[in-house]
Parts: sequence; C-alpha cells; structure tokens
Amino acid sequence: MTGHTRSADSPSGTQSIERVVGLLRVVASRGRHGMRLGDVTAATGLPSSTCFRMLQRLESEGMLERHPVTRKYALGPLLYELGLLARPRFHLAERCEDTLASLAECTQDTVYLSERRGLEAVCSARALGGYPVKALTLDVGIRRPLGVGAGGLAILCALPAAEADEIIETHADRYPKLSTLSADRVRAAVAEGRDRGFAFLDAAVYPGTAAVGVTIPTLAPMAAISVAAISSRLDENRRPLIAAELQRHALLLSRLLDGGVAPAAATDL
Amino acid sequence: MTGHTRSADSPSGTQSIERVVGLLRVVASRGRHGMRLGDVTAATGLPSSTCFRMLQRLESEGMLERHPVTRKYALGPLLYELGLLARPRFHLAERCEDTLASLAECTQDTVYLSERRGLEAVCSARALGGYPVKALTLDVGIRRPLGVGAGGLAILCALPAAEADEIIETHADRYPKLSTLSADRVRAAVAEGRDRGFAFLDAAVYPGTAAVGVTIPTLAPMAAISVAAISSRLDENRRPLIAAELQRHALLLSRLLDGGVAPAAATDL
DNA sequence: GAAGGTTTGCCACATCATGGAAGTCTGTTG
DNA sequence: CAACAGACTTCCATGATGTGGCAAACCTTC
Repeated sequence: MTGHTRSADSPSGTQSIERVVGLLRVVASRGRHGMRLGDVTAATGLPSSTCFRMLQRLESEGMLERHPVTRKYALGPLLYELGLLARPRFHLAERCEDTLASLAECTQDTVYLSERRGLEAVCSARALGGYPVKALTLDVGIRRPLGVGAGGLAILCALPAAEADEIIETHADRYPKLSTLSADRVRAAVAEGRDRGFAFLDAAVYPGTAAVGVTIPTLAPMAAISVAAISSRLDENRRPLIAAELQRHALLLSRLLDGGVAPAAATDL
Repeated sequence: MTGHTRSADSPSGTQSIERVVGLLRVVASRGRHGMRLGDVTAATGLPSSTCFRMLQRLESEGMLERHPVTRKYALGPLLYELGLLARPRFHLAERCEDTLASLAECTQDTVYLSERRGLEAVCSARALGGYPVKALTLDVGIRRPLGVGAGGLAILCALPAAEADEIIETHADRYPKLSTLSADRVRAAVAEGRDRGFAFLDAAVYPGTAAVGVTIPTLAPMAAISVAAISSRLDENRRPLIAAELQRHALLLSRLLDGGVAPAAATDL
C-alpha cells in the first residue's frame, strides 16, 4: 500500500477490494510492458506470497495475463472487454481530439491529455506530430503519480499549495522508483511552474526527453495538456513558444467544453 | 454465486477476488443499462448487506459508477481506462472486421462476433447492415451465458455433448432471468442446431427478433459469428440462405486466421 | 400512506486471507 | 559444469478480516 493511499476512511470491511484495485493500478502503471512478481511486491510493499496469490487468481479470472516466458503480469482480456462497456458518458478525450491534433500539427511534437484521478494522473489521449523523432513516453491509459510527467505536474501547480505538498509527500517514495525525480525535485518543479506559468520537466522519466504542460483553465486542476519532445527541441528558446501555443489551445478547449463540465472525474480526493 | 461458478478448484484463499470479479461480470451482463442493488443481489445470491458493501467500495474505487437518480450501478471510468491498456495482442475482433462488414452488407442485417470466455460468450464486434429496422440486441462487450444468443448457442453446438450439457445445467437458473429460455429449451435448441448445421433462436431475449449463428471452423468452439434481425426477416425461407452466407464467411475467416491461433481465450473452462 | 427497496449500523462468528518460512525452479557466475 | 543467488511457488498455523443475519432509519414509488 505504497502509492495508492486513498480516502483515509476505510468505511468498513473491504480491505481486499482496495488491495485488488491497487494491484491493478500498479500493473497498469507500467502499461503494456508488464511487471514481474518482484516488481509488484516492491511497488506495493505486500509480502510476495500474498501478492503472488492475488495475482495468480486475478490471472485465472482473466483480469491479468502473464507472459509465459517473461513471467510478467499485464492487464488481461477481461479488463479490455469490461472497458468496452465502460466508456464514460462524458468523454473528455473524445471532445479534445481535434484540438489535440491541431496542437500536434503546429508543434510537430507529441501531445498528451492528462486527467486527474485521485492522487494520480491518467493519460487519456495522445496526438502525434510530424517530427520524425517522437517522444512516445506514455501510452493512453497509463496512470502515474501527479508530478511525474508535465501534465501531472501542471495539475499540481494548479492545486492549492498545501494540497499539492501533501500529494507530493504521499508519493515521496514512488518518485524515485518511476523516474529520476525526488519529492524535493518535484516540489521545486512545482514552484518554478507556478512562477513561470507552465510546467516543465527535463529527463524526468526518460533521459533525452522533456515536456511542457499547462492545465485547461475551466477544468481547473482536473485536466492538463502537454507537449513532449526530445530535450533539444525544448530548449530555452523554443520552450516559451510551445508553452504559449499550449496555453492558446488550452483556452480553446476551455471554450469548447464550457457547456458540460466533467462530473465523472470526482472519484475521490 | 449463481452464474459465474467456475473452476471447481478454489486453489487457495481468494474468495474475495472471485466475488469481486463475479460482481463486475454481473454488472457487465446488463451492459450500460446498469443494475440496481436488488438486481445484483438477485443475480448473485449474495446477501444484500455484503453486496452493498462491496458495490459501494467498488464504486468509490472507480470500478463502478452509479447513476445518482436511478441508483443503478454500471461499469466505471477506471475500468475504461484500464481497458485502454489491456488491448490483447491477438485481437480477433480487429482481424474479423472486414469480413463482418462484408457479411453485414450482403445480408443487410446486424452481424455479431462472439467469443467464448469460460462459461460465457462475450460479444467482441458488431457490424451493421443497411436494412432500416435493425436488431441491436447486443452491445460490444456484453457477456452472456452460452446459449443465450445465437453465437453462444452455436458454440454450445460445437462443444462435446457432455460438456455442453454441463454448461447448460450450470446456467439453468440464469436463463429465465435473462431471456425467455429455459435449460430445456436451450438443450432442444442445441440438438436442433447440431442436426441443422447452424444455431437459430427466435424471440429468445427480445420478442420479434431472431438470430442465426455458426462457429468459425478453425476456432473450434471458441468463436462464432451470427446474424440478427427482426423475426420476419428470418423466416423458413430466408433462414437457410443466411446460414449459408454465414458459413461461407466463417470459412473465409478460418482461412484468414489460419496463421495465428488465439492463445488468449484460454481463461479457464 | 403504505409498500418496497435502499442505506446504515451492529456484532458474534468462523471463514478466509495472511505472511513467515521452507521448498523449488530459474538462469547466472565462477 | 557445478554451485549459487535470486526469484518464484507452496505450505501451514494463526488471527485478523469480511461475513451475513437482523433491525432500524430512509428514501422513493405506487
């Protein structure tokens, strides 16, 4: 129970569900790569035997799937199928599609849409630019602690300082595991981001890549868009230009969306 | 624990996971309609207090979502997001797309692809024909007991008689809840289907609609395609023609797929 | 206003998950 | 090739954890 610490209140007997969902989220955090048993135990802090048993059962139920040779666990077919039925009524990603594409076209780089989910951000859409060296650091669906990645960082920047700090503190031990970041570096990046007006990270997860992010104004601290590229394409000169373009498009999105506001995202906070 | 009875062996301590997944599957069986608490307790046989607690927690985790006014539970956003990452490597639906479309075009009616998952069939793809009155009895992602629906029925027909009987017996009490069928009627339909060479159901789930189904030869009893329409379009005259067309396309699919065989589907049986 | 369905709470009980430790399988290293 | 280390799997006694029965407050709905 490292990362996914949530609503302090465990209303009543349901530890097991919390754990199950936690496991799924942990596995999801690695995307389609999958994780070995050891990785999972490390990430969750659960004893390996407990972990193994649960993963095993989740696999036999089809929620997970394990590569026979690598022995890595990945999200399974049942989840895919359930997902087909779960398409939310308010589908932010869908409504942003065109704007993201436009941003990708004018920056030539990779554009991401991130939505806040509790203490994490989930990448819910992606658009590719034309530049031949692409920073595909993230797949659609991957969730990471707020602060890892420019989108999540922008969300932190938009949050009340106290809340942001609390979140960073909660994730303190996860940052180093997933990135070159530390709680301190995240705090610093948030502070800089607040001053500057946009979030920026260089080589946070993958060396040689960087990203700029801003929140979507009307969606307050719940959603952000970001542009990722190789570091050389986000140097001091180009960075502000990209940020301006991001802000322009974020504003466009705000207008586009102003009718309906996302009710979904309110999982818990 | 009505329907989703599975692998007799509960290897070890994991009842809770079995239950959780069972709940999700139950909710999924109603598609995006959602179910009230009462429906869920009825479908699972679990005491309402237990059921309520679990559903509540699943909701707070984002796995489920409940309509604030209807109070119906439906699959939640987290499942959608996890589903994005779980797209299986062997994506049968994707490979069948064109063939299904062709079948829809030549029959003018609705075409479904069903895959066996344990004791159920999941609808994994759909193609619409041009005829203006469409039988959209099924959404992609919905899973139902084998025997409800022409696709699942065709799979039963392709199974060894003993196994099919066992499955039907297992579902005996679910059939009446989901359809106008009974275990006996399913058994009869399977027998007829075996003789006839294709599965046929009329007014099984929705009055006035009917469907014809056949399995995909090389995918043995794991996948089927079916055509659904209003009953009047599937009378004694047209039915064999449709069946022939189905068989032709099933054969096409077999050829198309013969390279790779579905390794995934082996959840459990 | 009565009837059904839902939500909360309570609590004794035993089931069920737990996790330490021991066994087995890798594939890695000397 | 042998022996090791690390990761994976199994086993089992223990007690924490979820369970489900009951009943009371609550809403809707008919």
